[in-house]
Amino acid sequence: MAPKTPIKNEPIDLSKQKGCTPERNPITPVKIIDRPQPDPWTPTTNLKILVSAASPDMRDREKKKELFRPIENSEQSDTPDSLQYDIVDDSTVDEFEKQRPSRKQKSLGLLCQKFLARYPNYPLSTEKTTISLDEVASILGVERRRIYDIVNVLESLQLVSRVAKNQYCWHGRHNLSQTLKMLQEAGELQYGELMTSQFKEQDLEYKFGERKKETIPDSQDRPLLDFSEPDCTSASANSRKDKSLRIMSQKFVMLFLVSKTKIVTLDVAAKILIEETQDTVDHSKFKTKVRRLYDIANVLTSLGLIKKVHVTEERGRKPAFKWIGPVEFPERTDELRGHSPTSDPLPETQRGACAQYQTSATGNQRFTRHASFNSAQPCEAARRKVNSEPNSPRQERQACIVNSDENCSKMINLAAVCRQKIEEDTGNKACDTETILSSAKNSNISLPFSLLPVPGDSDFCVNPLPQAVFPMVQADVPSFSLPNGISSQASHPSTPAASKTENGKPTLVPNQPFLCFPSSSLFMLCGGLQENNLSEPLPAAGDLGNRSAEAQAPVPPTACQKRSSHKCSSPSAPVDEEPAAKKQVLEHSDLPLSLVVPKKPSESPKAESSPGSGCSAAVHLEINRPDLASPAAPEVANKEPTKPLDCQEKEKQSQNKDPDEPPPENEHISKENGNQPFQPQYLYVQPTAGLSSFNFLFSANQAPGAISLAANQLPSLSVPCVMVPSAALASFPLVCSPSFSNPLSSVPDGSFSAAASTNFSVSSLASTTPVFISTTGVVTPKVSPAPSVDPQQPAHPALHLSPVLTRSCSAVKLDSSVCMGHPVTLLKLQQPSSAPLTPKSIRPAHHEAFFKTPGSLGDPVAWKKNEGNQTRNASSVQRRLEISSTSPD
DNA sequence: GCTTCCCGCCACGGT
DNA sequence: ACCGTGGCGGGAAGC
Repeated sequence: MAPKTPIKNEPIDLSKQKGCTPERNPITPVKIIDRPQPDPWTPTTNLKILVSAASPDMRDREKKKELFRPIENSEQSDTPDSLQYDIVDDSTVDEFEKQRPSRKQKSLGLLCQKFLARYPNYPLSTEKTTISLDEVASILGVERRRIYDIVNVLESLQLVSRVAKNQYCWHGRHNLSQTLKMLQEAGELQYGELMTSQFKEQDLEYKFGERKKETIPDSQDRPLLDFSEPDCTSASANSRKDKSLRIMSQKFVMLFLVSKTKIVTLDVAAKILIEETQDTVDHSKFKTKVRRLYDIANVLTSLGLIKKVHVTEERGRKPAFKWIGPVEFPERTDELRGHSPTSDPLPETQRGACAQYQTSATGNQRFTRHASFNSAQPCEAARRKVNSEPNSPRQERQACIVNSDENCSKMINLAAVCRQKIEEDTGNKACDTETILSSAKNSNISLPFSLLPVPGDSDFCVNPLPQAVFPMVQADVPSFSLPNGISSQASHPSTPAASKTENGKPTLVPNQPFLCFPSSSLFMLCGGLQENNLSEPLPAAGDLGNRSAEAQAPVPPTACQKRSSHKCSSPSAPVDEEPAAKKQVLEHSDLPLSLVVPKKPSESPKAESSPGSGCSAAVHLEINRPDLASPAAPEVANKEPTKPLDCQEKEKQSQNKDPDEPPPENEHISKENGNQPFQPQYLYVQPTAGLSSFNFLFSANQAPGAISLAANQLPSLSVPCVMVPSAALASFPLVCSPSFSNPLSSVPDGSFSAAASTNFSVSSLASTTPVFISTTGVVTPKVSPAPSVDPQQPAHPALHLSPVLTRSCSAVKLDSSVCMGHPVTLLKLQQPSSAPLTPKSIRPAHHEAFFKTPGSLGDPVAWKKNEGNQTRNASSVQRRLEISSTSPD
């Protein structure tokens, strides 16, 4: 994977990087593409030697060049000129000077993106990627010191762990949600109280300080979560007193996680984080802290967890960051599954959800923090264990934990949360360009994904089906209520053995937002996941269980999680430890509290009511930017659901109308952002008498890309619809789709149409098997809800529709070994984002995915592979996008 | 003029 | 003494 350092003096080969964009480098004479890296030299050596040898000048250039390369790859056209620097070599320094990377180009955020781009978001558990700091530093053309900054932050989130001197192990995002969850819990303990009450910033500031002292006694110095490797002897080393950056990073993240508004200003954060918070914060100290926070924020931004915003207060505009990562972490949902095998969870859930969905979710209990949390070790250990022992039982364990009640409550909560979120989002959307709406529409295709720049874009993710699906069903709908077994099974194809527990329960699809419409017979199924959103949603295989219930997905921003699907085996296992914990997360949605209280009313979620004004005032989001790919989108999706469909539609339309995006632009964006994940949404129509067994799904919204495409296409008839056995639906999360297709975008992808149609395979599944019939291939590109089936699962193959729906995922079966021994279905997301707009890209893949039936899935692998490529590309695209989007910030 | 944050000095701790 | 780490803050780019 690692790109090798280009040979010095060699004309720079822009293309080298994966994402190479040929267009960009006109000059490079060198063979563009994958040149096999010049091997002999390790990247490091090259650089080192050259650099050291070179005159300062040269050195400088070299560095710059290095920097650029990655950038180029990642960025699209951002730096139009950058290309030229190639020339520089031979020609003139001047040129180089011109080209000389600006400060921005050398920013830590960008560097981090480059760094992340080198590794898959969701590496297969089997592959252990080790990171050599020296090598990376040389490759990226920066000093090692900078790499430390990045790595420390990544380490705080467990994306990497230190293995040895100069060596880190890349874990990817498999554990991210777990980590965040833990941080959230820890944060709640520490800061939670604060959050409960509303404070003004000032208050918060104080309180935080005080609180902190109280609550955080021990943890101060120690990382909240100590992910350091226990096994490694290095424990001591790890313990190195400080690592303040790591600690700070964790605390910083915690603040977001406990914040109602998910917005934290640097000032407040700095104050809070300042070590014991002296009352009198030393100014210089404060200043230093803020600097550090910028460093951390840059990395987190690169990870797609936060984005920069501004909070306007009386005093003025203050820099702040908004959490755009996953908010809800699926808790061991598996538990849910495990419960009442006999009873039908769904119905209850539905009802509960429906009923409560208006009420705030209160069901959750606060969990107690795990002891392990602080110590972290357990987690780490667990994680490791998992890695080493794929088959570990942990899942089972988790499964037990949750009660059905909990499940119900969770679901309810989720529903409530979603609703709230939606509302909030709605309010915000006006402000936020990011809002899902737009994305949903398609108009902004590009928008969403930016969030998650999944830098490393995983090649593909494996998703354990079980997790994926979270059926929120309405009570009303009969069709949904499936026998538990069925539903559950469907959802959990992947984990046969352990799955038992899992099977029982409905799973949530993290990615998808679910909404229930109270009464209607119509349901929206949303599939989109944004990649932006955090990858974390993905439940690692191990995580599966945990997550399911909580399903972050539904939750707000993250609702659309990106590749949630992936998961695989991973290490997430450690998470298990906290089975019980439920998150308060849900609660968050309810209250608008924010650490930082934006003065502006609008900002608060409440603002929702007044969409336009609110947002703008308080938070200055980069609203208009089409490109923003902010993660927000997902949220948006959620919000709408609450409203009646029509309303939603209207909203959407209105949103959509946000006309800012001219199609062309979009395209442009899309290109960059291509990946934008859209959430595919489908309208579910209750079966009428005759067809009781089948459900029809109509795609509610178009692929984002669609819009752009629309022109070409005829709106046509092509109504994509899918007929599915009700049972099959059970496995899907119901979404209330926030986004309705708006007329505009709605044109189902005409372009697509041709193909789609046919592709359904009725698979072997026979009656149970869900059949998708599409008149047109509409599904949004990403969306395709492909039912993934676990081939292996003997018993209920049909059911395995899985959650995949959200994206067009291809289902691939992984080796059990990989996935903790359970058969796992790999879902590969098509990169929604990647595909974006261009019709061409979109089509096929999605199409395919969409229609896949379990039976068809048969050759998932192949499929996966194909997609894999796409994915990669997409990822790169995303990165680019992100970069572009974020950088400007 | 303020915000953002790059850069690299330098110290700490281990070997 | 050397090296890996990483705290820290000067000062400049960017706005």
